[in-house]
Amino acid sequence: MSSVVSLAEISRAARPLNWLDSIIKGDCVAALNALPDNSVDVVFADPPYNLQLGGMLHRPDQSLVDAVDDDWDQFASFEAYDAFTRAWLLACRRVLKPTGTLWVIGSYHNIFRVGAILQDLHFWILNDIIRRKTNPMPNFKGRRFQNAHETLIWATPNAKAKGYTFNYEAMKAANDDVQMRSDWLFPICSGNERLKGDDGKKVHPTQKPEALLARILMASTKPGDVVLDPFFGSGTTGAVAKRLGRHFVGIEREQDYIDAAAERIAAVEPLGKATLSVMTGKKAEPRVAFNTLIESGLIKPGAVLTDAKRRYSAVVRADGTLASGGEAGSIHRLGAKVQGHDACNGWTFWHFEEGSSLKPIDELRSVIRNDLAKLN
Amino acid sequence: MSSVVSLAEISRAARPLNWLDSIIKGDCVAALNALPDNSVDVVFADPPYNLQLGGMLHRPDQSLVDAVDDDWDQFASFEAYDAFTRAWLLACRRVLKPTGTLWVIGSYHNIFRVGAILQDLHFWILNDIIRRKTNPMPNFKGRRFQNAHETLIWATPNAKAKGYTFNYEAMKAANDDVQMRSDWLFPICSGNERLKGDDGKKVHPTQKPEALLARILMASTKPGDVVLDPFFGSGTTGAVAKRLGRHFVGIEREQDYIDAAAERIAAVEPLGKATLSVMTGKKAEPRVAFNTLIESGLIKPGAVLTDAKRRYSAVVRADGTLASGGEAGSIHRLGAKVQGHDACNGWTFWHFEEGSSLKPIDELRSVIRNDLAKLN
DNA sequence: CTAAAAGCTGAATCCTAAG
DNA sequence: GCTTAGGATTCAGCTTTTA
Repeated sequence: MSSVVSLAEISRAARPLNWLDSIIKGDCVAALNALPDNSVDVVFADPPYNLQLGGMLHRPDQSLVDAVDDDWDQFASFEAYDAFTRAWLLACRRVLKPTGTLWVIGSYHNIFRVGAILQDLHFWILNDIIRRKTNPMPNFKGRRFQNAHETLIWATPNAKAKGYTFNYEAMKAANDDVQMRSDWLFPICSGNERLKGDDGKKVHPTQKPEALLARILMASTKPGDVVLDPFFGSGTTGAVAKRLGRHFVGIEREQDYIDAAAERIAAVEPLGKATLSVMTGKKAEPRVAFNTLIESGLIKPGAVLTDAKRRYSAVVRADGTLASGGEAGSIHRLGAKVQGHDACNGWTFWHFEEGSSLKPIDELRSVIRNDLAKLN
Repeated sequence: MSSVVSLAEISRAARPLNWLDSIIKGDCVAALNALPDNSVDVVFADPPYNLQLGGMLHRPDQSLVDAVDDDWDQFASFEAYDAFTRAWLLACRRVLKPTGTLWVIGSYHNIFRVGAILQDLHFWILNDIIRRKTNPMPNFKGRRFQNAHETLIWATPNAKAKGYTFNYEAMKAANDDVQMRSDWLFPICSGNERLKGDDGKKVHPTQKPEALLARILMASTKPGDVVLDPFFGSGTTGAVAKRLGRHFVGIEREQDYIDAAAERIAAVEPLGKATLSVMTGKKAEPRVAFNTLIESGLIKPGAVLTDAKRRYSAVVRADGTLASGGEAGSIHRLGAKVQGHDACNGWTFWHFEEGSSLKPIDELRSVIRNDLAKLN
């Protein structure tokens, strides 16, 4: 898995070719044009934001902010940025299946232009999603509100496209049995997750957190689907797709990013089939979940939970449900089921191992709640 | 306070006219064109969202959702909506002071178009703000994420406008002493706050919560400022402006909305002056020169100052400069120089000995400022 | 050794009055 | 218009150093 393919190779080869699970080196639009029609289930795009930064910015302690001033984020004008945006969006639509959807992420610098062009091209917006950051960079000069979020747009290729994938039940179960909202909260990508070179410096200036991609793919794809990222960067989309049993295609111009992404993806261990099964609706086993803990890394998919006396055990799945003895469901339903009860508070029933002792998962929820409380 | 003025009256009258704290009946652009240049401190605009709703929507219990399908929300095309948007934005810019700012609120149906046009017209975006709703309407069909937010854009009339009002200190203090973020959480407008007619039905379909307007006005205006709302509706902007000691101007076409707004605003009791005073930071303090400390005898020529960790030291000279190792300059320049920085706040960097402890010379400046305050 | 303190950093359109 | 200089300004999370 995860080979690197040159644009020339794709163009030469008879289609279909082995471009799945590979990184295509080259210009985004040219590479897209080399791919077959209707071949991709979801596009996730993290295009340049066109930040238009002025001079240097210092923190109050006089240290210099390491700004995003790379060449790839420079555009001569809004017109140039708009033309670029139209080109890659049109190229993406051709390779998208009629039932596919497209995600774009951006900030106020570019997202309004992207959104308006999406509408002009007759894409159909399903949602705008707010990626709230728990730990954004402050506004050092006190002249604006702290810019604490980014915006995602989720759209179908046209207004009449109805067959797109949205794992509504799984999202709802993963959100304590209420439907998933349009405002999502994640930490920025830092710590061990952040790729660093031999010099200790970040490999890519804008690496996205895996938790964000995990929610996007769990919401809008099924296992085996093909996910295309036309601005692959350090390969977060590929890493999460592989882990979640989805195919990926990445397009990237810079060899340094390609090298880092290929190595990163090669190290990813895919999750097992049982962990990946996605809830399909009311016909599926009644389930609930708790995936903020999963997305935050407090509990990992595949982890085993037990009750306080270790009479029962269950495995955590990636969509935020539990599985045990052929049964699956939310923490509440499965807790009830294994005990033969009608109801159960999964938060206090299920425990995790810490050292040699067992603790209720409710303690982990408190951790999250404390974080949330700080934001309100 | 709060009279209703016809467009004809304004046009006939010699300016300046008593259009403050009144509702102007008429078309938004025509009414704006009747107002003088550079006369408004803040515009708050809640334009039609151009919702493009298809058929009727029913809840799972088959009850009908009361959608926004009013005539004023219907546009023939994106082009028509864009032309309308350009027209009112340009008209607003003319009446805005150079130091003024503009707020617009919208949803994914229209905000991307509004934002892109703002940029095309060379407005300069300061922030996009997310209004998170604690109690948004669910997605009844389970085909999308619950649309739980709206987006505001805050902008200056052009990129070079620097003198706008942002009550940073007040916002920070109101937010548990950490700077205010771009994601705001409010309940939707309901209960007693929601205006209802004699028939018990809501007066306006998109009435905004007063808490939202209060935060906007507390952040970006001073008492006595003029706030213009070109889509006045049920008059939330006017009610909050009056309560907070700001002037308002509302523009509205529909007589029913005007009547409801006028009655509502008349019932508002303004807060007292003491309640309205805005918290300010050091930026607003009178300037005190370092020389003043020497002249007043608080610091004597020849005294030795150090940084908080005694890593650097300097001698006070009679002319109000510091000297250290052959270098000399203002407290700021020399502080920067000894640290190898471009800039430095000498008031907080340099310390003097008091007993056995070190104190920043900023404390001596406070002494002077307190004396000055007694003279006023 | 642990605990506390200090240091570092993140998609940033980040000052303003006086001369 | 310009330049110059006074001096105001940061949150959370992780890592490294010091006590």
